Amino acid sequence: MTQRRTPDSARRSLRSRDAILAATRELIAELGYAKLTIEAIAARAGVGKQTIYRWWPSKGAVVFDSLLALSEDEQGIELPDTGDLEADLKLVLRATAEEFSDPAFEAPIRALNIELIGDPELTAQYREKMEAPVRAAKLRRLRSAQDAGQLPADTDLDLLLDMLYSPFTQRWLTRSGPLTTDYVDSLVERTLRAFRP
Amino acid sequence: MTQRRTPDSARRSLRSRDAILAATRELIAELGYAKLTIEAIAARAGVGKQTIYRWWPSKGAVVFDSLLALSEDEQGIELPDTGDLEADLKLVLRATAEEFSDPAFEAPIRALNIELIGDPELTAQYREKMEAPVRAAKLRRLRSAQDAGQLPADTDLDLLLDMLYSPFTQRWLTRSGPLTTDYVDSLVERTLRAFRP
DNA sequence: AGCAGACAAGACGGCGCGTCTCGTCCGGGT
DNA sequence: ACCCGGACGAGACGCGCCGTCTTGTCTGCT
Repeated sequence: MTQRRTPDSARRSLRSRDAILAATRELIAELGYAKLTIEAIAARAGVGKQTIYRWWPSKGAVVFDSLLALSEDEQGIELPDTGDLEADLKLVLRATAEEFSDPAFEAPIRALNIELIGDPELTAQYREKMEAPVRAAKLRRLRSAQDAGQLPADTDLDLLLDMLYSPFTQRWLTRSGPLTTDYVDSLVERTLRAFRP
Repeated sequence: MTQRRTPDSARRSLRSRDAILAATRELIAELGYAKLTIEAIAARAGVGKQTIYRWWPSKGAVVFDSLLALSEDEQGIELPDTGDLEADLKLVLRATAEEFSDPAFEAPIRALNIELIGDPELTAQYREKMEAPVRAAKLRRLRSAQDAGQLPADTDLDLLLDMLYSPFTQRWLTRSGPLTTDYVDSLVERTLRAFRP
């Protein structure tokens, strides 16, 4: 019963890996997620299909890694901390809104979300590798606000982040309206008011 | 240039239509959305594939109609109005949480959401035919609260609904945690606090 | 130097796609 | 009552992609 799985990662070709992830990103941007195929990725990357199937269990995993590779250099994220929580959060959400309105980001992020809705295992990886560092930075900023007395010490920070970011994300995903400055400002104001001491 | 499109809907077979929508619902529940195929729907419904392609432009449209057919009998929705907005909203969200934890609802609703993320046109139909009546009922309840002085007259009710339901929906879609009674209660309390006069 | 195995290329059978071609049946118009 | 157009069930068809397998080459540990 010698499993021929778990290939020897020490001999993995980094050149192929990078070419595959880059080709995946290009093709998502060009064709959209629905028309993305493994064969097209292999052809674009100049790689045998087997090399993809050897290292990734599903198309979703390739898409995930291709986006993960982009965010890997963003280490040590930190939110602004001027002492004014409301102003800082507005700044962050405005910047995020700008990012989300970039058409080049739209297709990949939608692709990722489609994949995550249908795949709990991939969601767990997403949470650990992509969301966790950002969430930790947000929590640090909120704890700093607690120390400054701008938020009660017993505030449920997870709920606060849910209430702050879910309407934002949901609005973008479902295209229920534009992420205007007014919208994110109102969101920040109302959310903080819900938790203000 | 005689377009052979727009078939004569007067001669459409209702028996076939109903069989197709029922088969679609069954197969989503059995196989999940990812493994749903038009051929399987046609076979299960005892119908030619052409009959599906004649009346629906995409698989997403079939899925959409199959779920729409379920909600069509729910006419004249009304939220409870005991005079206590907070209690009424908790009641509604607890009930909705219960619905969403029914495994039989999970697969179809995820299928619908995946379809909506990738298809703006379908999203518009969703908003008009499925979301609008429910949203109108929620707005009626909130206006009643305004009349009772429980909410300021100038409250942005759309934002309030966003802040109330987005964290709920997002938590379920991304499986970031269970929709417990405590969670929805906190959500209602905090949201109302953000808008309380 | 030798060898295991990762590699590029592509052949292969299978499946679902969307279109089409049958022959049947049904329903509205005359 | 009778047509006749068109919707119907059934399924054949070519196509594209799937995921696996084969071949011969190259590469990096031991």
